Amino acid sequence: MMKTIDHKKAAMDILRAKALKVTPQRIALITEISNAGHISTDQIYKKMKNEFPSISAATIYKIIDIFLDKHILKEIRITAGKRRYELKKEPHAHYVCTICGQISDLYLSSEDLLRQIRSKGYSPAGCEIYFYGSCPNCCDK
Amino acid sequence: MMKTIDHKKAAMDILRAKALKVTPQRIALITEISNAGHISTDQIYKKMKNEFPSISAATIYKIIDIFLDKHILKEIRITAGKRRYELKKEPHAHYVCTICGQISDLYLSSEDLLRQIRSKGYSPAGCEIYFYGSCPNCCDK
DNA sequence: CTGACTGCAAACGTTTTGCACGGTA
DNA sequence: TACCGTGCAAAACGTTTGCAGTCAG
Repeated sequence: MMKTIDHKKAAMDILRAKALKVTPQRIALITEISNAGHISTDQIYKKMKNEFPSISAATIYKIIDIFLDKHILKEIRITAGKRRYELKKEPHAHYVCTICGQISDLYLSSEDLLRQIRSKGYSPAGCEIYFYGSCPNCCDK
Repeated sequence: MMKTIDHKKAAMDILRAKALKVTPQRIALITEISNAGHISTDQIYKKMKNEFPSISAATIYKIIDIFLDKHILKEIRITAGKRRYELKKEPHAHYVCTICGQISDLYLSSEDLLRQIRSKGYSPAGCEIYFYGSCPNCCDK
């Protein structure tokens, strides 16, 4: 119980910090993404349907757009078809298991890469790194 | 003129090497992607409309699917909305200029990254790296 | 000659838009 | 109360599919 309240409070804090209106739908969206990690729009829709049977997909897209603008969410592009989102946190790479489909966060140092690219005259503001392969779990089997 | 013939011949060689049927549409698609570098499906469609006014978008999607299967093309996911493709070549990173939109190929050594990720128990088969920022051209202005 | 490729049209899934209503600040 | 957020419906995209005619091998 306490946990649920904590999550709700955390979501409200995120919204207030960005001067956004606090609505149940927005709290729920943050909560779902926070729980699921890397979640696609239709997964979000299905999950939120449980709590808000009358919710519209349009609402979800609108909230996502606002959250992307305000840098609350980050879009991850592991597959061409489906967009996925995660709460913005420390920069990290993603490992996509091509067997079970699970996505893991990898905290790697990209200092070496940045050094290489700066020496070529580029000054990147952002970086996205995706790895593909079988994860330790799937390798064991 | 000689150049055009060379391009055409190169495209035919690619198709024959993969035991695919050689059609004018496929040759043109390879040529366009080869010329444009990183091109989106609708750009391909518009360009090919010039040469083949009656071409169907479905044909382009079908050819792209086959080429992806045969590893002639590589899909690049720099934006969520539009899919882009490039001819497959040496592994490399992409730099996307957030000002002019130009995409550059960067040949970097990712040995250091791979070492880090292997030490965590992962064995990636593939890797995609995207950088975002202003390119040297746009910085100068 | 035969199977594969193309073009067409329709279907499909996802995302966007406009409007009226309802809720937050 | 005033404005912003939501839900609904329709439209706009991008992509996929099935079919019939055509072409490359």
